[in-house]
Amino acid sequence: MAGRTDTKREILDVAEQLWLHRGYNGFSYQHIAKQLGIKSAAVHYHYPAKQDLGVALVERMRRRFARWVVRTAELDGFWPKLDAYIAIHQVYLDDDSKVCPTGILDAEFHTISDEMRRSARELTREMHGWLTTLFRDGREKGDVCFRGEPDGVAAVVGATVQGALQIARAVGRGSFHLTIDHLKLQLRRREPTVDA
Amino acid sequence: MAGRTDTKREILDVAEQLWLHRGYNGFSYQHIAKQLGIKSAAVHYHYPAKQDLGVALVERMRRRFARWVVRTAELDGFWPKLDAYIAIHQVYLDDDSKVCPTGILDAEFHTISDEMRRSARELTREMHGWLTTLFRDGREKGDVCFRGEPDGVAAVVGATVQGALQIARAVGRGSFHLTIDHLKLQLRRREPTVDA
DNA sequence: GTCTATATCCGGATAGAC
DNA sequence: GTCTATCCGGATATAGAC
Repeated sequence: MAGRTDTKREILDVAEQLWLHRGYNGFSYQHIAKQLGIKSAAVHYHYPAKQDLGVALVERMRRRFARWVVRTAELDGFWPKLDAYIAIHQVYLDDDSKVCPTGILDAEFHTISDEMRRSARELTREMHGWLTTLFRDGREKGDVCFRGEPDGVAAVVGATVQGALQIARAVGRGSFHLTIDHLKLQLRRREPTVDA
Repeated sequence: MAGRTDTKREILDVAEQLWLHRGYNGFSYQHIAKQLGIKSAAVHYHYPAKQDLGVALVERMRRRFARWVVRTAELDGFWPKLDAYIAIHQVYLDDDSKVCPTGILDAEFHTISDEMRRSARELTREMHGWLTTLFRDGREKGDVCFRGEPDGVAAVVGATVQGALQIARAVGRGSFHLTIDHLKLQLRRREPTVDA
């Protein structure tokens, strides 16, 4: 009805909203069904067990990130790329105060299936790998300044963005922007002048 | 039996372990009762509703942090204090890969009671306030070097530690240490020499 | 303060009709 | 592919005995 041609995909879309908003243990097939105007048994037809749905959610995130990486390759230089990475998260924040996939996966890590955990681990590694390359290239070109190794700063940035997104839920969105602004400030190329 | 003199406190202790390990929506009164060798009805006697228990958990964390602040005041200088802050989180990591209270509260924020949310907000502000003072004083004494405002760097550090703790669940403890090492590296006092 | 017993509800899941 | 009907188990919670 109403032109539904791909229920399976719509289920995934609704589930994703609920997932990033309330967590994996915070939504049920009933929630999904109600939003789509179908019965929960219909959801089970497409995803027999909830963990099937869970794995599908994470796997789709991985594919989406992989496509994003390809698109983002066309951006020129360190800062536009870092901004693009941050923008992904900014969208979550603005979309009803959601958190990023890894943020929710990590928090509920000990309650999800092995397969979801494996996917979560892969997604985390893929994101960290991208950031590492970003910092390695950025340093080579002199666009960014940092001490230590690229994978170390990449870990800092990844953790900061994930953490900032969550903390903004408790204390407000301003907190996210404050955090991101200062994160970028610490990474700015060092000017020849001495700072305070 | 076995010398239990304060069941209410023991309940809180067990609940805290479960909470930081599996999340608020990831444990039940049955789990608590089984671990203590009592029935879930007995747990309800001490904490009638689960949200009473939830609020008690967060409030105790706030009191604990307040006491920690007093104790830590005796530490001398910026770095020992920052290390003490990190050590709190290191303990969570080593204790069966738990996360910090705010990390789990933020992730499940949209599923908890108003009162838990209020407490969570207060705890977050208290921790951020402490970090802000730390950076303000540290800068004045020249122990630490950063651009921007103390509350901004405090936000970065708070978010980084929280995020790093979570990410370590997915990819291993080494990730936490890598992150912390590089976080501290970026904050080191700037030497007169030029760096790469 | 803890127990047994019970009530209620909900989430996950399946069978079989349409 | 979606429905109705149903089952099971678990989680929250209360009443009343001990």
